[in-house]
Amino acid sequence: MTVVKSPRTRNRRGEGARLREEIVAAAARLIEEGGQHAVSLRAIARRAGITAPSIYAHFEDLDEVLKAVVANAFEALTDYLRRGVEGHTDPVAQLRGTCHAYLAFGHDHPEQYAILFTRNNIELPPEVDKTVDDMLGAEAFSFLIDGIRECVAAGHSDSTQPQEDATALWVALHGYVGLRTAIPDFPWPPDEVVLDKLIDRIAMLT
Amino acid sequence: MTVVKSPRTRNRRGEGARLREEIVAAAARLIEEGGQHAVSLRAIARRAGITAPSIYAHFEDLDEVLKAVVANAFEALTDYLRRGVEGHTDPVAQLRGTCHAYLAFGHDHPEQYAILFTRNNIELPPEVDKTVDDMLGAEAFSFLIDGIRECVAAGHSDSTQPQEDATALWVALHGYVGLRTAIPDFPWPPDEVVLDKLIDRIAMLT
DNA sequence: TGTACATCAGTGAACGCGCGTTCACTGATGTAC
DNA sequence: TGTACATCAGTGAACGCGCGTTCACTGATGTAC
Repeated sequence: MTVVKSPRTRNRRGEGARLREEIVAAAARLIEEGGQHAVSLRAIARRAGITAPSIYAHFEDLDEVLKAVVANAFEALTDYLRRGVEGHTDPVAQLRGTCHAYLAFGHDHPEQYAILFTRNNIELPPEVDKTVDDMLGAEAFSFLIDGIRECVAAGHSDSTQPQEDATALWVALHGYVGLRTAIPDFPWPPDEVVLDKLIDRIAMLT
Repeated sequence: MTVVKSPRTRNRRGEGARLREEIVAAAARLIEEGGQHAVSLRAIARRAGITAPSIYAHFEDLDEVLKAVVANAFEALTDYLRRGVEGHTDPVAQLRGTCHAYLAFGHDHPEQYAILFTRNNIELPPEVDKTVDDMLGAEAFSFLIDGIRECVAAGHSDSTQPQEDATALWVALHGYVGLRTAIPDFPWPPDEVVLDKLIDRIAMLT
């Protein structure tokens, strides 16, 4: 096999930081295609069209690259959730929109979802792990808790413990994303059936 | 570092199959301790106190070992579920027992749980993957669907779609195991609060 | 009861591979004078 | 306007490591006669 090395046009001076983004994008693409086990410094380099040592100019090591990918995935999920609320004024529709958007992100980007919420998929230093997870948890979670609170305020939910119910709802959404991804051949009922059951009952919509 | 090789006492003739079990046990221990990424043929061999090529006498390759570990974990989960039902006569208590047992297994053996229900953690040939998952799904699932059906029959559940509701409940349980494992530092309410909310509402207990 | 021998359980050396990481380097780009 | 030079972005060779897998082998165990 002859590998044609299209010689990468080097970034101009002062624009070296552009390679940083290309590295993160390459890593994210590898993860989406083959899961986190398909990621290595050398694989990222190949994908980005550079040599492995070049990465060290922009990242301390592989973990730093993966942290950047996690941060990107975090923003992508938040965008999904934001768009899920957008356009709805009815609080019940907003809550449903949030939940459907959460699911849609998991469906569209299963591997990116996995690096966010699956333990040990990426090994970050403990304190970073916590911070990232806390951010993520807090962000995704605030959409749910606010959603339920507004339903209650509008008289459309009987929830008396919005925080606990939001936790339960998050748990259910996470489970749905995970199981549908892991066992696609299970005889799943249509999305609306399971998902709407979960939303209606856990958030106690009336 | 001086490694003292305690020379393994060889199995007697006709008992070579015992090593097979030791290999599976070693692999399971490695997974429990370090996740599936900690498993390699050589690591398993080290752990079992043998040399790597010895494994080939008992398994085709690494995947075959992992399939055996999956089968073991499947049996362990089923045992948990069976014990969760045992001793209860009230169908509601039986259903709760099943759900608590499911959670307990995930808590006691998070890595074994992960190889059962997390995609891509172990790469089995597609058809095997399906078979194992179907078995597992069917088995774990039958505990839930039977549990709900019996609650309905006893007049303790308003569920009109036991299969769909069992699916929703399984999803929620899976999510609970996964998120608690992945984000232990989240401000989790006590188990009873979230879990019982999920069971009561999804199974429509009265 | 003894002994030659086949079998069985497992060893140890070796291979090629991809990996992370280091190091000295190259050559285009921009800047000082 | 020209030129010498520092800097910057990235290369290419090399290292040691653990891996999966192969192969010829060893030596204890049981069996046939």
